[in-house]
Parts: sequence; structure tokens; C-alpha cells
Amino acid sequence: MTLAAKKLDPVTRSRLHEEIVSQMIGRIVAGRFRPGERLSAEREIAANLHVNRATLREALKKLEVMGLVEIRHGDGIYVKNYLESGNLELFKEIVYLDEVFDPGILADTLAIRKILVPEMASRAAESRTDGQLEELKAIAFAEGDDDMLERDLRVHHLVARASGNMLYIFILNFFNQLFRDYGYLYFSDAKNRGRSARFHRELYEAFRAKQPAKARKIMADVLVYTEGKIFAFYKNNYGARPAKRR
Amino acid sequence: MTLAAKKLDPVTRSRLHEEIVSQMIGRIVAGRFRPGERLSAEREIAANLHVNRATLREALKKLEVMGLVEIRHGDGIYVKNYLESGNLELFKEIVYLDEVFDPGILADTLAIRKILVPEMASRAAESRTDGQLEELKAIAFAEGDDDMLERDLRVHHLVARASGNMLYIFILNFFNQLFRDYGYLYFSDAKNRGRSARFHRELYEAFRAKQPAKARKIMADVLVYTEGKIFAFYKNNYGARPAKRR
DNA sequence: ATTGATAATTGGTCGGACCACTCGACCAAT
DNA sequence: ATTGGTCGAGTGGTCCGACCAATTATCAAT
Repeated sequence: MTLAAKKLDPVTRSRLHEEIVSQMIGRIVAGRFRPGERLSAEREIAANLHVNRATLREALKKLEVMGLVEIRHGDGIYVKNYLESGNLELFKEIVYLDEVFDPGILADTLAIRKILVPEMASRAAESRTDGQLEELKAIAFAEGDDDMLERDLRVHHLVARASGNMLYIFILNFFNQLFRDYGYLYFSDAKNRGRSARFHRELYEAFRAKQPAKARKIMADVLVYTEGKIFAFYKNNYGARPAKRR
Repeated sequence: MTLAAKKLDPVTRSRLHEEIVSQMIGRIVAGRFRPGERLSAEREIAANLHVNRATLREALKKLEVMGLVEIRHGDGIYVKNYLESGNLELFKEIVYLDEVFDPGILADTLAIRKILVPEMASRAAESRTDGQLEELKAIAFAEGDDDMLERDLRVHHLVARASGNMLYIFILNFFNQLFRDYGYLYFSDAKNRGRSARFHRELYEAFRAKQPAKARKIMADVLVYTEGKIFAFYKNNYGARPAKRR
């Protein structure tokens, strides 16, 4: 099965305006609409799509939040350069456009992750509160190795809160949303679950003793490990190591 | 009738559904709605707000993209934990909720920036194409020091493209959107404009010679400089150095 | 050529209607 | 008592037609 097979929502694909959103994102990203170009009037677009104008407008509101279009009252709807104004929500949509997570984009995501996460773990180890330490302990030393995905996401979220950096919490949400969809593959391997459990306990130690450098290294190591596993998965299933396309 | 109060102030008046968005964000972030809590029915909320249901729905669609609410067909609308599902678009809205950019959040943003941007500049210096080098040259050696804000944003965007990391482009968009709103303060000082011009030229040199370490240091230095200026601005205008609240 | 009023175009909001889905109450079969 | 199915109330999703509000194009008056 493909990576995306799991991601498909449980038979709930009914919302019409979301289909419009996906379709328009696809067209704009594919270059069928150029930046600065003015779209047809809402009434006309709605007629072309055979949907009601209210439905189209709901789709347009979502596209507006994603930074893909600019809507000017009394004027019209203009396509924005998504490379300059698109946000992570759009990025996520682009990732999901294709059936398979694009290897290049996956590699990009892991690269950013390796830069940011260890550094924030370091700061978190320094500024964590005693309550956060107890939280981490409860997760790290819980019985069994089930729900390891959810447990891992909680650890990362705890690190984010302990770091005290509000922005990092929101950036982490982006990573976690991706891994909530694709991470089950990684955690289906008992060996990987064990690796994460060890990671949680080691991180707890670093947090307890307030050792930033140690926390950074622990986090960096586990990210390198998971990255290797993910790349290996791609190699086995798609015959090539992730590389940039385009 | 409904809009009577608003019509008195047509200058400040924005789109109705956007006011609903801001209002609901404020309420949820302030804790008036708890995560998991179910909101009233659309028809009821619309009646309470004295707006049409279609208008409310447009607001809800935006809130949904921001990760603030979950809408379930046939069931209801549920408040999500924005600390777990909120995205950068929501973060930006929170920043803009207060009149003044919250100093703590500002410091958080600059901290992440200092971690990520120099590293990406390093990679960009390595993998830049000749065309991108020429682009940078054109910006760095342009005449005059006007539009330095726009010029600086373009440099950063160029670095992002040269880094080859698609995700970084979208993360940078977040930073740039903030600085497009607040950066004019920084660039109103001729000394700062000169500092940026020098930064552009130095970066060009590092790109030309493909010196990653040099590019990283140049970027790190200019970020430290700008951060100091921004903090100083806050100290002068609000009497205190940015510090975490909460 | 400039100005100012006017019309045309377009997005924003409105009110009401019906469709599609969810959930819980109820009932029948086991 | 449990299971499974039916059905109705409630809720979000979509549709329709209308009017309000902002922008732009047009053109007459100066």
C-alpha cells in the first residue's frame, strides 16, 4: 500500500468546497494561473464549477488564509505568488496533493527539523519546570510500547512548551500533523518503538539534570536515526533515495 | 440594522466575517472556550452575533484552516486546543490581536530566526546557482538606499530559494510577512539601511566564492545587530526590554 | 485636460429553503 | 439483557435569489 493510503479520511470526502480548494491549489501550483493574474468573477467561476456561489466563497476564504489569493472588494480576485505568500498550511496541502509524500519535500522537512528541534531541546532542558519534568517522566516510563506515536508527539510538544518559545510550539504543530499521518509506518516496527522509548528516558535524564548539551545530542541522534529509517523505507518502496525533483 | 454601528466608522471597518474571526480567536485564546468544547449550532451563533449564517460560515472556514475549530457534518463545531493544532497563520493573528507586538512573542520569533536563517544561508551559499548569484548581485549593488525593506526581503527570499529547501521558503514567508508590517521602523534609520546594504554585499561575496561558513557568520551577525536594534526600540518606547509574559 | 457625477462590475451580506449526515431514542428480534 | 435496525430531531453543507458596498470605467460639464 502507498504511504497515502492511510491518510485518506474515513469516507468523509463529501465537502464540496474542499474539493474546490484542492483543485484550485493544484491549478495555481501547476502554473495554470500566474501570480498577479485576475480570476473571473465569483459568479462566473461558480457557474463554471457548477456550484453555488456561497460554496465557492467558502473555498475562496480558505485559499485566502493559505495566502494563495487576494480578494478585493469591488475589484476582483487576484492570484498571489505562493512562493512569496504561501504559508505552512498551503505547504501541507501541496504535500497531500500527490498520492505519495514527495521525497524531496520530505527530505526538506527533515532537514529543517534537524536544525531546529535539537536546539530547542537544549533550551528546554535548561528552562523546564519541575512540573514539566514530571510530565516527561510519566510519558517516558509508562508501561508497554503501544501508542508510541502519540507518546512521541506528546514528548515533542512537552519539549516545545518547556522551551518557553511560543513560536516553536506552532512550528512543531506542523511537524506533528505530518507525522500523525505518516508516523504509524515508523512505529509499526517494534525496534523503532524501543528506540523511541529509550530516547524518551534519556531525554528525561537530561531534563532532570538540566543538561542542555546532552539534550541536544540525544535529540539530534534520534532524528538522524528516524531520518535513516524513513529514507530506507522510501528506497525499499520506491527504488530511489529521496531526491529533489522539479 | 445589523451594521448600523459599523457604518459610523467606515474607515476602520473590515469585512464582517473577519471581525468574527478576530473575535472568536480572542475568545478561544483567552480561554472562554475550552478545548473539546462544542459550540452552539451555526444558526444560533449567527443569531447571537446578528449576522447571516453564510457570513458566519465564512468565518468558520477560516478558523478551521487555522486549526482552531473542527467542524463535523451532522454533529457540531468543536473547539480544538490551539496549542496543539494551531498553525502559523493563527500565531500571526494572535500577534496582531494586541495593538503592540507582544515583546515575548517578538523575542521568540527572533530566537527561532537566529537558529534557522544562518544555517540556511550557509547551505544556500553552497548550492546557489549562477543565476541566483546574479540576482543577488543586482539587488546588493543597486543604486541608492531607498526601498531597503523590500530589497532585504528579496535577499532573504533569494537565500531561501538558493538553499533548495522548499519548506524553508514557506517558513521564511512567515517571517517576511511580519517584517513587512513592522520593518519600516527599522529601515527608517539611515544607519540601519547602510548596515543592510553592507550585509547584502558581504553575502554576495560569500555566495560568489561559495563559502558556507562565511555566509552563516554574515547572516548571524546581521541578525544579532537587528535584534539589538529592535530590543532597543522597545526599551525606548515601552520602558522595558522584551521579556516573556505568561 | 481636469473634475465630478453616473453606470457597470464585483465582492460582501442577507434570508430562506432544502439536502446530507450524525446521534440518540425507540422498538423488535434474539 | 443484548443486539440490531428504524426513525426522527438536530446540525452542518449546499443552493437560490436578492440587495448592499466598494471599485472601476465611462462620459458629460467645466
